[in-house]
Amino acid sequence: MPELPEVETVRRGLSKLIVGKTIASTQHDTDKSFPNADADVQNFLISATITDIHRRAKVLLIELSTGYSLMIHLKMTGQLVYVDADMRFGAGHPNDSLVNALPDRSTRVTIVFSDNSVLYFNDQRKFGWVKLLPTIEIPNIDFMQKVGPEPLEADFTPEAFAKRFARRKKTSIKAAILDQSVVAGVGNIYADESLWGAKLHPSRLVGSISSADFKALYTELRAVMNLAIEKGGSSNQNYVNAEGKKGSYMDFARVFRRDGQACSRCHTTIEKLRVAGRGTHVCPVCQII
DNA sequence: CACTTGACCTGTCCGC
DNA sequence: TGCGGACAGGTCAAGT
Repeated sequence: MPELPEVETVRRGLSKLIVGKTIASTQHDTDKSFPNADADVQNFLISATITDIHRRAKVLLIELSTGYSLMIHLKMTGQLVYVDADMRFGAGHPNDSLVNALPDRSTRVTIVFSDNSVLYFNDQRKFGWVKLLPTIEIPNIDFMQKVGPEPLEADFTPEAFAKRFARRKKTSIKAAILDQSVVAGVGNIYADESLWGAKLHPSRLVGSISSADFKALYTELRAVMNLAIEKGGSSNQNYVNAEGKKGSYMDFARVFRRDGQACSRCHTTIEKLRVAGRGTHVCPVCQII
């Protein structure tokens, strides 16, 4: 599921809900969901207090008072849902079927706080994971060394953006913008949305793109991601925020999952194709190869 | 190196 | 109604 705007939405939600709480106990289903959950859990997770929550690319970092952090990747279908003690043991929320149903068969990791509230990590497809790592080592791990710049950072310029693509001249712009080492946090939805905004065909070769077009793509990518954060992300199926609620960006999407509908710019029917191995939505007239 | 493809999983939807 | 296949927000490890 989650791309940068969804993970950022979860981060903001969790910051309000769990910072300051103390972990009382945890459970997990398989080591795949919570690898290296060995003695470190007893020593650095149980009784730890949550001090802060960060995001880098599509990864969440829950910082603990013990000098360790929980590093979490939601991949395609991961969710982090907080349930307070009243919801668990009281009447529940009448209009909230997801939260009332937790834990369910997709629950992989359960973190119980000392006030009896809970954070559930659910993941239907089991691609996601939670890892417990020393906070100081996180900047040195492979992923953090390779991942590209945050596209919404204030000091990220269109020129810096264009330069990131220098290594990927012979591939499609869609493959390149999905590459996390080029730019952080872009996934299938916001790739298609920003390429439509910039009037670039997803199959267009990187080497053929002008600096003016890179600037347009930069502007569109930032606009689309900022709008998506404002709308709480995109929920096609699985994605929910930290309170189990869906995001509404899909109401504003211009091409993603709008194949068969009219392009809002030129009224041509939007098509779906396969680019870089991913389902790809495109206006065949506006977006020039 | 850069690039492409298949694998990892479960669930749902679509056509026969 | 059942069944097979394609597909789903993302990375990885292989292969060329």
